[in-house]
Amino acid sequence: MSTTEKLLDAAETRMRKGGYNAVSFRDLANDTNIKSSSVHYHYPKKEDLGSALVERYSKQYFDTLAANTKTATSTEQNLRAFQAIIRHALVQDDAICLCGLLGAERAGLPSVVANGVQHFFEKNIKWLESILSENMPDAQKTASANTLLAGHQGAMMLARSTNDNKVFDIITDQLIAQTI
Amino acid sequence: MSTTEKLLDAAETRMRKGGYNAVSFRDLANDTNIKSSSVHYHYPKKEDLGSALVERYSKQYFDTLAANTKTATSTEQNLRAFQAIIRHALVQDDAICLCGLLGAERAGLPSVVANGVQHFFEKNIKWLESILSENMPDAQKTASANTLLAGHQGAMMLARSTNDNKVFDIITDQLIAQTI
DNA sequence: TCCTGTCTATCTATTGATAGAAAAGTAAGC
DNA sequence: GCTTACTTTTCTATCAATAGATAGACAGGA
Repeated sequence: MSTTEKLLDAAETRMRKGGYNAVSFRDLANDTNIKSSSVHYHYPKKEDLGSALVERYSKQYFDTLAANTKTATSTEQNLRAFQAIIRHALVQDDAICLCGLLGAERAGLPSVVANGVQHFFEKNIKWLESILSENMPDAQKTASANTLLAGHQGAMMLARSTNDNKVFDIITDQLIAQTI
Repeated sequence: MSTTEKLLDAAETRMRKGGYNAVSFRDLANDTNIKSSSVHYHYPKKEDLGSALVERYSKQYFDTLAANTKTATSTEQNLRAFQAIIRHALVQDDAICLCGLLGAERAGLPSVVANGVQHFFEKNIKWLESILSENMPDAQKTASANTLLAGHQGAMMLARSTNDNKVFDIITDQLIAQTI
């Protein structure tokens, strides 16, 4: 694995736990067994690192979404794939969505990072609108897409806050049932 | 206004923008025109400050909720008050919920602060369950309460992330319509 | 006289960041 | 195969700024 990938892995793990300011160059250097000055070689400024991380996260997320909905033929199948991907990120990594956390911290982020987060959410909305029933009026599509996205992100936050992943399933099952 | 109140005000403003690590003793000292050592006099450790802030925030939140639902006679009236309080926090303060942000950062917080956040959300769930229709089965109450809370918190995050408060109204209107 | 609150002064640790040397790898020419 | 030249990567060493935190002096009111 390349050094940049190792750095992004370490940064993602740390950032998804404590946020943007919980990641330092020295932490990443220790995690990857190099010196902090070498981290700066790959990512001169912290916002370069943050921006690259959001880009990679977003790409992986939508690649997985595309792969896991390749054979989906209904809104419900698409939504179940959406739910499962987010659930996996919560349970497997024991952390919330990178962009969910950075979105909450938005006002304290470098603008290049904040823009990446905004783009991630806009793509999410577009995808959700695209898989909702064609019978649904556009305004209703927008509302449902936003509700599903906010609900899934909020569900992750709530599950971690109360230390109970069951609430994620309860919430997202209900959201999907209310949509289809 | 007392110094501790001024300090908590300054801390709340900063923390609700950038998170726990975006607040420093020197920032608060400058905001309140005292020295950082004097801040330590009132809150010896940062976790004391964080904990006191979450306590005050939670108290104000539930006090307002109680006051604004005093004459409410239906689930819808209660939910509209709930929605309005959160909306006010988003629009007026141009920031998301303190506990929503700290909940996202939970893994990086001192445990005393994380516990305060958890308690805040548990109280929210209990209140929401208490105002839902008595005809509703308990399991359904729990699901709806969690969905409403996660949805409102996620809606704040999404509104700030996309720089568009309209999505808050769209999401929360839909959530309430789906519940009553 | 005591208590509350603020001050000056200072400490250690950590932060993001940089300059420049050294090493490791790559490719071309002989 | 060996040497030279160049590029990429990592290193040592260091910087100024900021972090949370503490000791002890000083001021003012009860």
